Amino acid sequence: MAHVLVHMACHEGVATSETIARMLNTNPVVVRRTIAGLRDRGYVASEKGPRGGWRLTRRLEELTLLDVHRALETASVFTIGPSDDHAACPVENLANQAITGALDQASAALEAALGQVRLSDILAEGQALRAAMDHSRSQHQCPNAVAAQ
Amino acid sequence: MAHVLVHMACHEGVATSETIARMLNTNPVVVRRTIAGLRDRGYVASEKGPRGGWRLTRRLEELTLLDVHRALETASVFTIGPSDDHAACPVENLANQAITGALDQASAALEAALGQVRLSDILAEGQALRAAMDHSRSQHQCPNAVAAQ
DNA sequence: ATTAATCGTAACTTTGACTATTACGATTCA
DNA sequence: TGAATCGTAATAGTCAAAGTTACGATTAAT
Repeated sequence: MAHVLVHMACHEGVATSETIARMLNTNPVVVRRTIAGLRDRGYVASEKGPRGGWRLTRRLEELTLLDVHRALETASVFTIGPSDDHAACPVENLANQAITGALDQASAALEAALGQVRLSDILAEGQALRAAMDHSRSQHQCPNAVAAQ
Repeated sequence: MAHVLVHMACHEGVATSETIARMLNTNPVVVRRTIAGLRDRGYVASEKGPRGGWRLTRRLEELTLLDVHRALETASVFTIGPSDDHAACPVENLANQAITGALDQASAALEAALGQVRLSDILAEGQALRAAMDHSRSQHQCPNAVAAQ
C-alpha cells in the first residue's frame, strides 16, 4: 500500500479503486476495504462519480511508513504470542509475561524503524540511485507506474 | 511450549505426549509434531514404550526463550512483509527495502529480548513472588502442574 | 512371546482467518 | 437520465494451520 501511495503522489491525479486493484493484483472491493483505514485517518480522500477516485491529502514528506502501518493494522503484527489456555496456572502467567515483554520490545523497535521512513524518502532514494546510475539524464522524474494489464 | 518445559523440569520425570496435549488443550500428534523441533536440537529426548515419554536433556538455566523460539519457528514471526506483485517496479522494490529493513530491526530486537530470558528465570521470578507474598512458608517449590482434566 | 504403552510420521479431514466476489445503494458528472 | 465511482453488507472461495486417523517401530512388564 505504501507503494501505491507513492505512485499516487507521482501521478498527481486521482486513482480509482479499479486502477489500484490492478496495481496490487486484487479487486476494487478489497482495495476500498483496505484503503478505508487511510481515509479514516485523513491521509487520502475519495470522490464519487465519474472522474472520481482516490487522492492523497498529504504530501509524501508528511507520511511515514508507521502512519501507513497504523492506519492499515487490523491484528497483531506477530504470529506468536502468549497463550491463555490456563489462566490460573502461575507458570503460564510468568511465561506469558516474559514473552509479552519481548514482543513489546520488538514492537517498539518496529515502530521506531517504520517511523523514520517518510514516503518521500522512498522516492528520494530511487532518484539518488537513478542519478548515480545515469549521469546523462538530468531529469529525476517519478518512475513509471506499473502497467495495468 | 516454554510453559510445558518448565513444568517438565519441575516434575523431574517424563511427560507423555498425551499428558502434554492435555496441558495445551490439544492432542498428542500435534504435540509430537511440535516438540520434534526441540528434539532435533537436543533440548528434549523421547523414550518409547511403556513409561516412556519426553524428558528435558538440559537444565532450565541452559535454555532461553530464544532457543525455544528458534527450535519451534516454522515461518516468519511477522504478519506483514514486502510484496512481490511487481518485481520489476522500482517503487515497489524501494518500498520493500524500507519495510524489510524495519522488520529486520524488529526481529533483532525480538531475538535479543528472548535471548535474555532463561527458562530458569521464569521459575525464579515465581519463587520470588511467592516468597514476597507468603513469608510463613520457607519452601520454594515448583508451582503445581496444570490439572489434567 | 505376548501385550500394552509409547513415539514417529504419513495421509487425510476439519477449521478458521483472510481474500475474493456479488450485489446493491448513494453520489456525482456529463 | 445514464454511466462511473465509492461504501458496504453478504456470501463464497482459498489456503495454511490444527486436528484426526492409521499404522508401524520400539520397549517394558509379565
